[in-house]
Amino acid sequence: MIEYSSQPHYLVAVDCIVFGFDGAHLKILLVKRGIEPEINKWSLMGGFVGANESPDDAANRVLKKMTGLEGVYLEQMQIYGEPKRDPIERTLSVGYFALIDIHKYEAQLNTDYEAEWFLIGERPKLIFDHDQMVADARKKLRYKASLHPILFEMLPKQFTLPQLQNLFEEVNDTKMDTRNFSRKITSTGLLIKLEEKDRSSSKKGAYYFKLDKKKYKAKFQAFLNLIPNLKN
Amino acid sequence: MIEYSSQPHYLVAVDCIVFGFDGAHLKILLVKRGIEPEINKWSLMGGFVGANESPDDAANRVLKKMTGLEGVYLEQMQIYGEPKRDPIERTLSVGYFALIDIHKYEAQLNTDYEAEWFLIGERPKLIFDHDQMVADARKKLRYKASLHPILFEMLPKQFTLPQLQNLFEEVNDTKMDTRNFSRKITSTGLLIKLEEKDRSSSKKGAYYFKLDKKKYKAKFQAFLNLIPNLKN
DNA sequence: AAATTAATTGTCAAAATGACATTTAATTAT
DNA sequence: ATAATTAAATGTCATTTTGACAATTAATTT
Repeated sequence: MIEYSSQPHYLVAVDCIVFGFDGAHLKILLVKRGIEPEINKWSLMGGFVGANESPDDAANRVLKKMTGLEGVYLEQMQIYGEPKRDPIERTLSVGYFALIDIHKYEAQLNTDYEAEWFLIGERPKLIFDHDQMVADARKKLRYKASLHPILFEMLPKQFTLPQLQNLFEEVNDTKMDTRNFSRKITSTGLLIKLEEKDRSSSKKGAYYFKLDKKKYKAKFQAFLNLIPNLKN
Repeated sequence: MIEYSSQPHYLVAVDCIVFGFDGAHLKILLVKRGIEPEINKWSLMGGFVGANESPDDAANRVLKKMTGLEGVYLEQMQIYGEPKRDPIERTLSVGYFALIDIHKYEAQLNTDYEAEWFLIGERPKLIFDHDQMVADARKKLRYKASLHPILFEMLPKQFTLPQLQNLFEEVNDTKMDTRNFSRKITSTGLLIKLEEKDRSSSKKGAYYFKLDKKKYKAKFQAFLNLIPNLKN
């Protein structure tokens, strides 16, 4: 008969893949690891699950501690539990991906941790199985973003259509037709056009939009067809 | 400074929500729990993650042990980690849902465990947070099945269109138009029509179909639009 | 031979999609 | 002042997909 007492116990951790968008490119936030082993190597933001918190609590705590941000969009991805994944001692890690507005982060930067944004394609090699986690997170981000409007979580309050399209293109590693993208995204009813223009990126300037938060909440679970089915 | 040695250690378990389909209704496979606490209450199939196995390994082992089946469709759902979810000792559980062909199971039934199929709507109350897990699994099953052809995993080698439609309707808790369903499912190219008919459920008889496994693999990741967008 | 039962199949109008290029609004250069 | 430049914004059309809708077929039972 199986009993609790005879069963092995393990460390349980969380690791967060933090995505951001600078208006042109998708970025990922990494930290220099503060403990042995692999101290001072680049790693995901992570920490152990404490005695009185759930893994979700732990992920939120870690994010708050390292970025200063609360209420961040956070989604549980999967558990990483290969017996040998941590060389010191068996540790299972719950992977999360987080989407944050890069500007909010800069405003609240916590300098106790050596954190740095990297272009997604130019990130350093990470410790343990963190590279696999990043690959999985990108896949899951792409999957989810093709059905639900989560990418707005990475945008500032005001954004332009070209920025939004850039974001979609970065996440999906593809190019889209401007006219079709504009039509589709407009037809969701999620956008409110503002009077002001962003003149920083062109002579003509691009109109700012903001998110209609009521419709965002209402339509979040409905499957939106945001990515075109490319032929060829 | 955080160190491994000072961190708490926990039990880690897996729990499997096993779905099946009897040709008319969606069912769930439950077992009578063999250990304290809550011994002899109905529960999900589960077990602790052993020292030399990953959670995925553990889930497969548990399923093999309790149903005799290998190679079952198994998908990691999420981790359940509220500090107090197990009253004896802190235990985190990785939830999986499994889709099995109910006929294969009956052929290999392992009678060492008191396992029983329940209609999804007539299942007994379960221990701990297992009712929540079932609710989450149903939601995830519905989500995934609306995009990918996973429901075929619950069907025998030969099945009829009316059976297939029943399955979709059960999972999505809805009714569909026969003509539109037939058109959509046929247009995926996943079905091969057989010559034989199933005469058990009607006078006319319904043609058997089988799954085109090559196309199933090839199209699995492509988003199929299998559930209609109901108006009203 | 008629009634019954469930399976199978077709049409049509509306909506969504994908492919495609020109015009517009502003600044910068001549 | 005018022309050149740059990126933003916008429209059309043919094709495909969708959703709503009911009659016919193949067999058994009465």
